[in-house]
Amino acid sequence: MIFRRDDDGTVVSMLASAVRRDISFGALLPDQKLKIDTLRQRYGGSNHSMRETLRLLTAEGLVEATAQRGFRVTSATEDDLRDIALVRSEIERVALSLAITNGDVAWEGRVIAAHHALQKAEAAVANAPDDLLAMEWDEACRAFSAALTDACDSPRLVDLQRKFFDQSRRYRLAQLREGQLNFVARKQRQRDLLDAVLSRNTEQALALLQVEIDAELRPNPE
Amino acid sequence: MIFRRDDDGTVVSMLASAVRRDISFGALLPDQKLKIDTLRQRYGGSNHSMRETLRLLTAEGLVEATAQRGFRVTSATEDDLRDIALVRSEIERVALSLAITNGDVAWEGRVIAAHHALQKAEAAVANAPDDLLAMEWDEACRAFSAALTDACDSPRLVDLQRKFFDQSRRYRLAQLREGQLNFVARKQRQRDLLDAVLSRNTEQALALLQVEIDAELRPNPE
DNA sequence: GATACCCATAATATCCAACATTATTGAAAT
DNA sequence: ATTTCAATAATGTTGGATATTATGGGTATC
Repeated sequence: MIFRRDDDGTVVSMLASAVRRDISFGALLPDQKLKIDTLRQRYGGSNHSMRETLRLLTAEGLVEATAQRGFRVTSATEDDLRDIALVRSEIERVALSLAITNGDVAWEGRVIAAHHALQKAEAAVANAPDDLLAMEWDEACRAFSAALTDACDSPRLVDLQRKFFDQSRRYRLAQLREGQLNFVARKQRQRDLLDAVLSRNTEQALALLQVEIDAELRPNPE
Repeated sequence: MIFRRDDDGTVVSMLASAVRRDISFGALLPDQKLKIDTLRQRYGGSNHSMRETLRLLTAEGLVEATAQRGFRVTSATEDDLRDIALVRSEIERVALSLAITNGDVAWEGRVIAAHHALQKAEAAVANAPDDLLAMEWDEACRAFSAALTDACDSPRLVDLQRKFFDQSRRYRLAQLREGQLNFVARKQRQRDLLDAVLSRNTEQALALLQVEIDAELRPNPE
């Protein structure tokens, strides 16, 4: 399994991973009603565990809760997409800027490693986009983005980066499925971004990051 | 009650409000263990309701959860304070910048009204700082800050603004209790900020906002 | 034919009680 | 003093039960 990130062994964590994955991959559609009993038949767990899970995902922004009316998958309109792109862009800009200031050599190493893994994953998924490769590719994207920002020395910024990346997953994977990704252009952009970061050119790095997020999340890219 | 913000009538919402208030006002101290049964005796509710409440507050950053080891009040070190101030500053800068671009006359009215209410509350709490006035003052601070940013047209930025303001509550109220607030300087800063916003001077407004948050959250202000 | 009202049904929110699993504590043995 | 191990406490999880609230459909009224 790829989505093992916060499986700390508890039932709620595992349920959350499963539901999160199914929302990201579109098995659970936007605005779909999430009835507790129905979900229990699918994923297991008690009614309370499932409630707790949905509340957790609500906090992450993947699920919406209305009092007395239960839970539903967060809708995914173009406005939502724009909003997520905006917040992600601002969060990652701040974090990357700080990381370039604070990051040491070990950080550079992590960035290079993540970039390398991402390149491999991109090449693989460009060839044969099956579900397993898509998951690994997505995880490589997340890892690269996280590596860029994790030297910012702000636990709350790191947390926000993760949270909003999770929210953007659905859109990115949908683009992959629909073949809307230009892998050649992506490779160049990632290379440029890496170079700017390693040469500690903050201004250029921020500009490239902005371009990257725009391209990744705008409806009509490249 | 002041903290009625998200009392939608459900038990969990009311529990959350109560615990949130007690954390903000220091009745529950940083790093204090939050045992489910103990909390139930104090606030009522079933074990599940209390668990759900704590999970909710965990998402808000006021409570920390560790698997198999329960919940505790989020610690409040100087590093945390700096981190919260950093994130709040960045979030509100972006939101205010957008609000100044997008805001209409009705927004200006809301900002003026919130500023007016804040002035009253500041004067009252400067005279006689009892707990009730402190709550009203704190709420006026929140309302002013929220009014400044609520025309940014980004639901997620608004949400983040609220969330990080909540996290900064404890520090602000502690400063009030310890008499570390310079109300004369605050009044001037708020006035300047209001003027910059109303005259749509984005650059100056952002600078003043930065000063305001720094002064409010730095350990040794003015 | 459309609207308002009411009831049966379904779903949610909550609670109580119990059990399994995991931490913590404190005493005994080395 | 340190380690080991059992007793205790706390957490995580489950099942079932109940009150409250939404939902859908039918009937009466205009």
